Amino acid sequence: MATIKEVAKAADVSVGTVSNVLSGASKVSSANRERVVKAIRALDYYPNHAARSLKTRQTQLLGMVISDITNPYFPLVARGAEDAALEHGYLLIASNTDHQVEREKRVLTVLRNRRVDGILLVVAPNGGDSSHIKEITGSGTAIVCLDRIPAGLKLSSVTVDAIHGTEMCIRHLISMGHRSIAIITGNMQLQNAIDRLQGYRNALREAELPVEESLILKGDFKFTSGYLLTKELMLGPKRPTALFVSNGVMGLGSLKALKEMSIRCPEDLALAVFDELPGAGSFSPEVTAVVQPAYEIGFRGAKLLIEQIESGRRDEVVEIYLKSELRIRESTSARNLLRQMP
Amino acid sequence: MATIKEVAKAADVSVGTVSNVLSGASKVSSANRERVVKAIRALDYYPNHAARSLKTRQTQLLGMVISDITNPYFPLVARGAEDAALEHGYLLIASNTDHQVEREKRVLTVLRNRRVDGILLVVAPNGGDSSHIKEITGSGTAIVCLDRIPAGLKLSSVTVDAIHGTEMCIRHLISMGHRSIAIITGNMQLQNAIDRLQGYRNALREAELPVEESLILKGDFKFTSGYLLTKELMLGPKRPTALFVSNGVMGLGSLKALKEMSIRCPEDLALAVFDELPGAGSFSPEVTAVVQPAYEIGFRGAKLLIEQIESGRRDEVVEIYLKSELRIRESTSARNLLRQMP
DNA sequence: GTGATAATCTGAATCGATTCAATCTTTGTT
DNA sequence: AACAAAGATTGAATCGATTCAGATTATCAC
Repeated sequence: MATIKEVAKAADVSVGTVSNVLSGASKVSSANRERVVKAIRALDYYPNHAARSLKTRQTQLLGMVISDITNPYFPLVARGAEDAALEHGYLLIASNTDHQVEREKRVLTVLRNRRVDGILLVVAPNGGDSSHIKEITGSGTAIVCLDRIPAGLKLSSVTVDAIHGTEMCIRHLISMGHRSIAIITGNMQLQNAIDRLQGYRNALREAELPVEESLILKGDFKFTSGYLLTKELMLGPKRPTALFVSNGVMGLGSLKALKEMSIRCPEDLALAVFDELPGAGSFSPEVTAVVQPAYEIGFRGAKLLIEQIESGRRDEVVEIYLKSELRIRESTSARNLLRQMP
Repeated sequence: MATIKEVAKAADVSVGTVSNVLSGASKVSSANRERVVKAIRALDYYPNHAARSLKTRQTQLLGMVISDITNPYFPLVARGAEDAALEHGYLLIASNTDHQVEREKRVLTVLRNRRVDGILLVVAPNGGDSSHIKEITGSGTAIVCLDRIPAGLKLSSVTVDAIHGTEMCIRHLISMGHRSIAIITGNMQLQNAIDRLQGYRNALREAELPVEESLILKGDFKFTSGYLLTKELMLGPKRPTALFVSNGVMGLGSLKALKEMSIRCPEDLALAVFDELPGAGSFSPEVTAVVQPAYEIGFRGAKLLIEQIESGRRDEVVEIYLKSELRIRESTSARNLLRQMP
């Protein structure tokens, strides 16, 4: 593959001139420019990115660290981030942590060693110790957190107002006549899980309904916990009339459990979840959901990250809050109120 | 950040020696090795990847070109590929083409310019002109195709035996008593769409059933075509008793259409799809599916790609065929046979 | 102790871009 | 026509690794 020297020779100019037409800083005469362009085309020349990175200390690479692309919430986030990255000439490297800090550490180290210009990070639960993340920022790599912020660190972030979103949803359940509403929470080490529970509490308190601890089930954002906790709940002594599940995959677990127990939704139990479910609208029941603007989270996150990189303000803290939207569907429809009223 | 020179100075050895302990080729005395390791740790040194790439002409980067990560089939493929890549010290860059050749060209060019060592490619429909792909392989970048092979090119690939998978599924429908079975195909420029239709034809012929052209609807693998064609089909003069849909997202479209038209599944129409649907098992109806080993496609694909890169046999053609699996569920259950028999 | 041989170690050259001080051209003014 | 100022061009130095021919050191037999 041709090098810049060969191009320079072919166009009978210096490498400096070739570099100048490449970079667009246009202090090149049109005559020379033309000959260089022609030579580039003739030799099918493309600048070697490694050489460029070496000199400029920029890789035009972004890392994206998420828990699992297989969780239907993330593909949209990833897509948004990719689109924004590509628009600005960056490439995106995605890595999964499976919610494990150890994997997160490894992945962050790899990304740092590759000298990525910035990292989009969805933190894993880490028991309050975010030191490995701090280390990364310390080494000069820009970071923007998505969806959740790590305990004890001030970092730029794009998050959703989960408290408000959940409040809206619980209020809706209350307005439909429900008085006994359960919640399956996420991993309580994560800010977004805390927020969702907070929203739940707020809405109940606001309606002067008691918050019963037995209706608060601690999940971990994974399918199995949604499945098991729903069974536990519905086999327990106090069956609620409505259930709020703190994320999508646990919501799928809940539905599966209900199905197996032949508990009809919404007739026997109203269900609402945080996150849009995949295939919502195609299956039954259609599930009421607090929908995050997932694509936008990724897109804005990547954009913010790139801004911080290119402006050099790597450690300015910008926090972007996006709104979630309540989509009311048949899983919380009036069909089950008949049963509530004797 | 520290450089190899600084490490060498700190350990009082030459850069060559540092490089040798880094690369592990162990012709370094244990005394020196120890001092180097100590210096590396003390200086928090990590080799600069750009410099290394420049010299070795290897980036340890893999590209992955898919249509859309938002299509629920791809996250698993991506995850498999990522896992395999990471295992071998490679990083994965994913890019979406949205089924458009133009985007595919752009993305491939970017990846090539970055000198990625290899590319996992799910080709976009291209009207038979695969010259831009040929160009990439010509420039020395290894390519492994996933899921489908481009027209007129011999490339390494990991694909699923779609003909056989579809045959199994149609046979199953026939065995359930169906005699009028429709199909919504994918984009017929793509090999996998052709194969699925072929499987359909084979199974009907084998059972000596007529292949009615009016029951073959040409879709494009996208949600909307599944939705619209299902409506068209069910409003048409000849309603089939069963429908086979050639991929998952179109399947979701079909379900939505059926829902809107209050056509019950399976009572009024049996439905089977190629690809697992997201949330299968949690919703109703549970849909019979020809399930591809998506994770394995990605994993094996990346592994094969890396093998080809590292063995230097970039243009040896290896074709891996994986099997798909038929999961029979309620959407094709006997419940609807009652209506067929007068 | 000597010489031969094997095992280590060294450091200049290299990869292919960008940068910028120095040089050369062009343009404009009088 | 002469000169200054502005504009364009050049090319050596640089980024930070790897490589490998040659220098140095260690080992061993006798």
